[in-house]
Amino acid sequence: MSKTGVRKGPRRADAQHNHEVILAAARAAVAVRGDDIVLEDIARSAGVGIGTLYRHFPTRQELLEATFLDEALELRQRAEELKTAPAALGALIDWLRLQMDFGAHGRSMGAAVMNAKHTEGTEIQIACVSMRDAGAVLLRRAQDAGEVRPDVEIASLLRLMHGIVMANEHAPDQSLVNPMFDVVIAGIRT
Amino acid sequence: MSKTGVRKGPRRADAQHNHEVILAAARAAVAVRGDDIVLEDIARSAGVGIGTLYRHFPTRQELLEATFLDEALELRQRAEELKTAPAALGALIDWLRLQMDFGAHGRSMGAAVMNAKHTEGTEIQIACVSMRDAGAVLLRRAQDAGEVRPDVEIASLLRLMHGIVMANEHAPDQSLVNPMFDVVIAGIRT
DNA sequence: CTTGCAACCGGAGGCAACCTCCGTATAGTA
DNA sequence: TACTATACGGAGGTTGCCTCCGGTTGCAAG
Repeated sequence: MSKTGVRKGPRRADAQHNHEVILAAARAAVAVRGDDIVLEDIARSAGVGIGTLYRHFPTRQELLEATFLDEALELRQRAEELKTAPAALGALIDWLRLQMDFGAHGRSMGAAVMNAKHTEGTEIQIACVSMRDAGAVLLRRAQDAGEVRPDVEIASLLRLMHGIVMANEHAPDQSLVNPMFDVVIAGIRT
Repeated sequence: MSKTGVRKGPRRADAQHNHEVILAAARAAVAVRGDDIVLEDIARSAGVGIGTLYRHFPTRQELLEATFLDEALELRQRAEELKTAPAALGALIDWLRLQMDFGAHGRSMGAAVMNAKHTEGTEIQIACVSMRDAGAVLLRRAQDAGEVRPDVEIASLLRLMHGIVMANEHAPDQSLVNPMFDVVIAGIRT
């Protein structure tokens, strides 16, 4: 029931160290190649064996999620900061754009993470939920200010950002990203 | 310069037959499993060797595109029909929804196809362009009727449909599809 | 410092899917 | 019928995912 597969408690020093090194290597790789990273490459560039990588991150999915965790936390943080921005709608728009930028930078990393049916209580699941909740506050504020239609939901909005990133991910030109974003923004305005 | 890899001209009868059988098997598989079909399964279910499959469709991509070709043609056809529908905006909306339905049914088949940088003159490329052009007429008509903002482009719209499908593809629930679509429609209205 | 063992390491190897190569078979023609 | 361009098909090379288990080592107790 609580076998999460990866321990977070006190570990042997070498294990702790390897965990960090692997994660760093994974982040670097994801930043370049997106979610089609090659796990053996990461192990090699981290200077550990493939077996070690798999002990720390039993699944490709878990490794990707771990690299995404920081981003989720930062997006939550940004939302907190934007809560007090003068323009309610402007704050929401800025934050939604951040969603895309993060997603675009890490390629479809979000894809692997956001669509996964995370088991309740997972670290990544908690992070995603709290990020989304923070965004919901921004949305609500813009709605209360009468700038955004009241029937729009945060989940739809996030998934739309996600969709824009995905749809443009392998496209030769990125020139449609802004027009697509603009359509969505126009669509939530009152 | 004209080596397209797959001949379409006169072929031996057995080759012609195999081509059709493979394509039929591929279509059936794609309808079920989306774009993560297993080529050897398709060869087997078509009753041919894997080598034969690869001779007819040298690349996974080409096989997927071939299965998508029909849909592209049909979507073009539908656009032609809708040109004379009484409600200009309604016609556009109906057609955009068809885009999603086709994409959703064939899973992200569209993904593999629409984002690929097709070399000029490919059969699939021609089909995509003419489908898009037919949609552009619907869009223009709605714009001329003053129902859709004049600065919206058909390419953005298609890619948004594509993004909605992709973003929901592996999601456990499909309940966000309609809200997302509605936001986009609201976003193109005047 | 030494010892003992639980925790950890690492890579050989199994598996699955993609794709290629080439010896064999055959449709179509003279 | 005989000949050959065309086509067939599967063995096998390659890559990437993941597992298994013999060897190694941090570290705590004596």
